[in-house]
Amino acid sequence: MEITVKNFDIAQICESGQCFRMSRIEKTKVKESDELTDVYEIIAADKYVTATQHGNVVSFNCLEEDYNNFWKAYFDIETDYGKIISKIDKKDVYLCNAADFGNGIRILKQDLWEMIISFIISQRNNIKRIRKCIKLLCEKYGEEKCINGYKYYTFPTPEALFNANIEDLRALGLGYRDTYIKKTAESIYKLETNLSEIAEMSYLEAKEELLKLCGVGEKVADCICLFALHHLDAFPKDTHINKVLDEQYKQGFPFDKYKGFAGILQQYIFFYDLNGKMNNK
DNA sequence: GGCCAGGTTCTAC
DNA sequence: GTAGAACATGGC
Repeated sequence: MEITVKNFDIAQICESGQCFRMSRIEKTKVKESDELTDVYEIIAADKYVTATQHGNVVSFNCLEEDYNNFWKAYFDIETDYGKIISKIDKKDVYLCNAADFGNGIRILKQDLWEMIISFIISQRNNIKRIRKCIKLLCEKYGEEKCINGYKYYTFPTPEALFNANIEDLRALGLGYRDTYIKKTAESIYKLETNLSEIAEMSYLEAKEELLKLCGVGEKVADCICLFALHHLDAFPKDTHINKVLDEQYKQGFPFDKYKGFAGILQQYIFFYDLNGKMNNK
């Protein structure tokens, strides 16, 4: 399944820190080209696909039906990110540079439950280890599957993590977050927190509800709202963002100018601060 | 080998 | 409501 799309860069999305089960797995030779092309795998909840990209052409190794029913929305293909970038105040040089640097990033529509657990793990942690923890969690408590010759593990269900014993969780290297995970899995498995209701709520209602979960504070709740529920007003403030707000926006970030899409700008800033080479300060 | 990582909880005012 | 300590672990 092949699509043509602007403002889409699979490598940038992979390195953007919003998804932890997307990775470059191999290089392959495409028929009409001599050069080697990176192949990415994307695992989302219980789904799996591989993809390659040449310029604006992205090839998903799946049926058109799977693309239309799932991956199209997952990658937010129908949103015009170029239009959003064009709304940035041209006088804000830092933000323009950040958006230009990450102009292929998409805000993914990921699974709510998976984002809750993933961002609980993310706190006081580095991205490499976050990925590793989630991988181990899936291998131990998820279901093994195989598609097109690729083996993968689904994300564990709330039930599976509720039933996990704490020593086994600790053995995965989750650190002190293991008890947060177990408590949160319990609350969701027992429907004390109802995810399908949260999915229907407004940003602020959803955030308030997510904050009741153990291990979910302001920042993690905002990440969940942004990366699972696609509430684009969510603006997670982590160490990188706070540093940039301190250095570049001493009078405060102009949220009023960017109502309805500040979360996308947050992601450009985050990615720029994380991976940009020109941030010589 | 010490510092840091996409923070949150717990406790004490 | 807010300040400060405690929290597990590995990557660099």
